[in-house]
Amino acid sequence: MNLKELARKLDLSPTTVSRALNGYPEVNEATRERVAAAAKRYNYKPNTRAIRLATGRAMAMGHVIPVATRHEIVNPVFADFIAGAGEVYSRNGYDMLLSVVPDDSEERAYRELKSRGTVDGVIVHAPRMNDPRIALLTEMQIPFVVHGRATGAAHPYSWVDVNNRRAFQRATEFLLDLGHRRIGLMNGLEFMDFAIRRRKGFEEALAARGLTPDPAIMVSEEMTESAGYRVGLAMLALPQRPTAIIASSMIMGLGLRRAIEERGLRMGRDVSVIIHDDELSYMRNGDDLPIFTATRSSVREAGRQAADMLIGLITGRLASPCEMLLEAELIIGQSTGPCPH
Amino acid sequence: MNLKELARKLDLSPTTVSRALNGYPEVNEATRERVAAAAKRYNYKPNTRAIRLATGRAMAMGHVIPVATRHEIVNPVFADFIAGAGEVYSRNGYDMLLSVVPDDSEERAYRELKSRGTVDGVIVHAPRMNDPRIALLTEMQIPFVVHGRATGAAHPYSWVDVNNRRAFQRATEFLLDLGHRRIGLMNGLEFMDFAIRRRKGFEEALAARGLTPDPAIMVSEEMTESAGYRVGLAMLALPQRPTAIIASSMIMGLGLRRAIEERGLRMGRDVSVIIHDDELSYMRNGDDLPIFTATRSSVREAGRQAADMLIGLITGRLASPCEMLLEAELIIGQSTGPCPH
DNA sequence: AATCACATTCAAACCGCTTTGAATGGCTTC
DNA sequence: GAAGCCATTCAAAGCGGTTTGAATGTGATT
Repeated sequence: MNLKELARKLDLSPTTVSRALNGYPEVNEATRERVAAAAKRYNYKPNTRAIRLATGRAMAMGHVIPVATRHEIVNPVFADFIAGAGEVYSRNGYDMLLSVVPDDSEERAYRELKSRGTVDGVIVHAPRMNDPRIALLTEMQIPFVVHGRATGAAHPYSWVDVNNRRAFQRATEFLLDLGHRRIGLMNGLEFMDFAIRRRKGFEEALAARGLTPDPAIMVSEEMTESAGYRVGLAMLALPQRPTAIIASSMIMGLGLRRAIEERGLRMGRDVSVIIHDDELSYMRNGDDLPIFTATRSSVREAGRQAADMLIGLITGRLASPCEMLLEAELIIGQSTGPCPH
Repeated sequence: MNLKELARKLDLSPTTVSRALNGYPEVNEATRERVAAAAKRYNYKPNTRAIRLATGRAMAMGHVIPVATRHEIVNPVFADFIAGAGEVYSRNGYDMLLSVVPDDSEERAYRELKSRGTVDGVIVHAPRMNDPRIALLTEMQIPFVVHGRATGAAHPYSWVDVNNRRAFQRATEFLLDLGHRRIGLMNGLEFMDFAIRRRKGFEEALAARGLTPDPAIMVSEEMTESAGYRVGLAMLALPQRPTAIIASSMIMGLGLRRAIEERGLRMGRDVSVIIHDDELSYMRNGDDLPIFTATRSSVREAGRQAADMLIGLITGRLASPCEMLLEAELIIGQSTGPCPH
């Protein structure tokens, strides 16, 4: 069932039927209702391909996922972010297009999306410092929103980010208030923008109390269970071991907890731990009450916001450099306690 | 730059240019080269929207992700599967379309994909027993491939799956060979098809040695760290505790390990553990040598195979009920050892 | 020299929708 | 009663490709 057929059944021109369905004002209300009824009855759904060609809009948003040829790492927060963004796209009639490309041909992927007109806009994932994609997309005039920020970008750009600095600052302050003075930082790899900001927040909180961070207990590593374990063991083996540690992810925290327990210590009593919790759906921080004290911020919600912003930019509802800073919540769990004397 | 323009520059008709670029035989070789050169020079990329309308093919594959309104669970293997499938799509000129929908309107989502013609085929994720989607898609005549199988499906259908039964059978045999007799099973929720098969493999291996499975040490739970921990603790607290446990996922295994260590036992010596390892990129089973003995099978590879199969079905390279059973590898790690006397 | 087969090329229709610009007809207004 | 206005409706021209069926030119065949 297509427009022409439907029009014939209704004894109307395709023009009028199209307008009736798209809410144009110059259609008689009675006619509009007749059309709507027929459309429902014959289960008419306008062909997406035709709409796209006619309007010149793709009604789709792109997410380019670079797959490192070496590391093969798929960002673990990715699935949840996508789920959030996808919800919003669906609600607004947009499709979500994923483009998985080797990371050395990311630029080509964007150029193709543009020249073939497959998408109306894109979301940039996992920005790094001085991320080249921002200049590229700006120059190509593809509307885009960055999930996170890219320190050192020359052009203004739109983004949705968690206040990582503030989150880690608060976490650190919380530990300081509990009396901790030797606090360790188990950060993600510091070419990622968010890791840099977290470190900054951590250092600022210490500095505000006149403390200087000790490089021996500040580590930047891949955010895996085994790295958490390894680094945890190392920190706890120091002559002056930290009484509290902040870890950059739930999964790192699990490794850290293992290290703590293996050394015969108890988390929350002997060593306090705060993690950052992205609220990944397959990795919950406890079912009812949280296992870890955490700075919590939903990646899925960030996905929703980013998608909404992108749609806003494209439809003109929002003006171009559009920024949204989400604050993380500090959740008190069982992994923190006062500094043991 | 579009076809008409390019044709004008070449002093050819759009017909010939189109054919030259699409490799039709009735084009003079010299002309073809001239066209190819011009296309490259002017960076001509045919407009996807136009191709789609003209050919009636969407050149896109759909993945419908139901988002449970209550549980909000995004399948953790999803990201890696997608990465694998996406690679293959890209290589073959297909787009990957993700549709995130509330799980009560999944059927509607499929119907829309069909009637709007947005995709040429779909991949069905996480099949359950008697999964209704198989009948639905068959009836709707949408080409599809299931990742996994759905016991009890009335129609034949195409699928790519890991031999879960065989994997768990082998894992169980391996433990039996090590002398274990009380073996626990920490399974996923048994409305998922793969969980049912795993249980079957486990029971068959026991039965083959004349052992009857003890329901007290066979648990079906969500595959989370905390479930692994909780169930682990419970099993180990039994008067006749198991000397070995098979866990359905890496993440469950982490929880189990924690339980073991918390009870002052050592994994691999006091309690042997085998997990199933999907080789998720953000959750590796050890960097160099594996932490857990595991039945290993790459979800990403399954994604590649499924995508390739779907393309094959659509292009006619493959005939319809097409099946592919991937065997899991048994990886020996440090988590298993002989049964303590 | 006429006929034919073959290799190339092209004009035009088509895919299914949107959108422009014109047409229709009823109702006011002068 | 003519002119003007407004509310509706429509025919036709896109959008940018693919594809059908016809046209053209060439050399071989008779």
